[in-house]
Amino acid sequence: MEVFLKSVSALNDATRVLILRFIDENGECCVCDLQNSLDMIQSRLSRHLKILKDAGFLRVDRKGTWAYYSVRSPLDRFRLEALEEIRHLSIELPPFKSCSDSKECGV
Amino acid sequence: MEVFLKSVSALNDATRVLILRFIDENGECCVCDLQNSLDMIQSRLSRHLKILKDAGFLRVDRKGTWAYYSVRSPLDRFRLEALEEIRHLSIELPPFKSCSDSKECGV
DNA sequence: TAACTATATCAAGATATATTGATTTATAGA
DNA sequence: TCTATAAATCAATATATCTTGATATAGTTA
Repeated sequence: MEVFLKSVSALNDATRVLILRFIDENGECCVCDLQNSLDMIQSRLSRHLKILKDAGFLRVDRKGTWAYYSVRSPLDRFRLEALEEIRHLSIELPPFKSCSDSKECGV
Repeated sequence: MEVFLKSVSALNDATRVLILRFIDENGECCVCDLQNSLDMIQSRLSRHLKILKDAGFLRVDRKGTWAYYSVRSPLDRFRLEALEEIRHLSIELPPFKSCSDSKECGV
C-alpha cells in the first residue's frame, strides 16, 4: 500500500506531471535545463525531482556537480501505464532550452 | 490534465483505496453496509464515496433512501490498471457485514 | 586554499485535504 | 402530516503538501 500511495501521490501534482512528461519527451535533463525550459526556481524543481525519483519514475545520474534526470527504465506495469496516460494528455510542453546553450549555466 | 489528476487524487488516500477494493471484492454495497463492515462513520464514508464516484471509479444506484455503490463498468484503461494494481496489494479486507443483517439498519 | 557553481535541504507561510460531529435533505411508513 | 431513517453536506479543527527565499553541501577551477 505504501509503495502504491507513493507512486500515486507523486503523480498527484500538475507540476510533477509536467516535469515527468517533459523529461519523457526530451530525454536526460539536468536541473538547470529544466530551470531554463520550465521557468521554475531551483528549489522547487529539486523537490519535485526528488519526489519523482523516490516514487520510482525517474533516475538520476551525477556527473560532477550536475545531476542528470531521466525516466527510469524499465518501469513496472502500473507506472508505465500511468506514463502512457500522461502522454495522451494534451499538455503544452515548452521547448527544450539547454542550460549549456547559455555560456554560463546560471539561469 | 484535470481529469487525470482527479483520478489520481481519488486514489491518493489509503481509506479510499480500501473502500474501492472492498466494493470491488464484495460487489454492490450501500453506505450502511460499509459503515458496518469498515467501521467508519457515515459522513466520512459519504465524502470518500463521492470522491471515488466523481473520479469515475464508482457508480451509485439509488433505491429509496438507500444508495448502492458499485464499481463502474466499464472502466477505462488507466482506471482499470489502477484497480488491477490495487487488487495485487496485500490489503486485509474485513468481512462483509450487511446492514440488512441487523434488524434495524441503524448502525 | 579560496571562490564559484549546481544541487539539495531547511524554515516559514499559504493552500489543500481529512476527520469529526452537527445539520440538512429526501424518502418511507404510521 | 408527523416521525424515523439513510445519506449528503456543512463547520471547525487537524494534518499534509506546495512555494519561496535562505542556507548547506559538494564538486570544480584558479
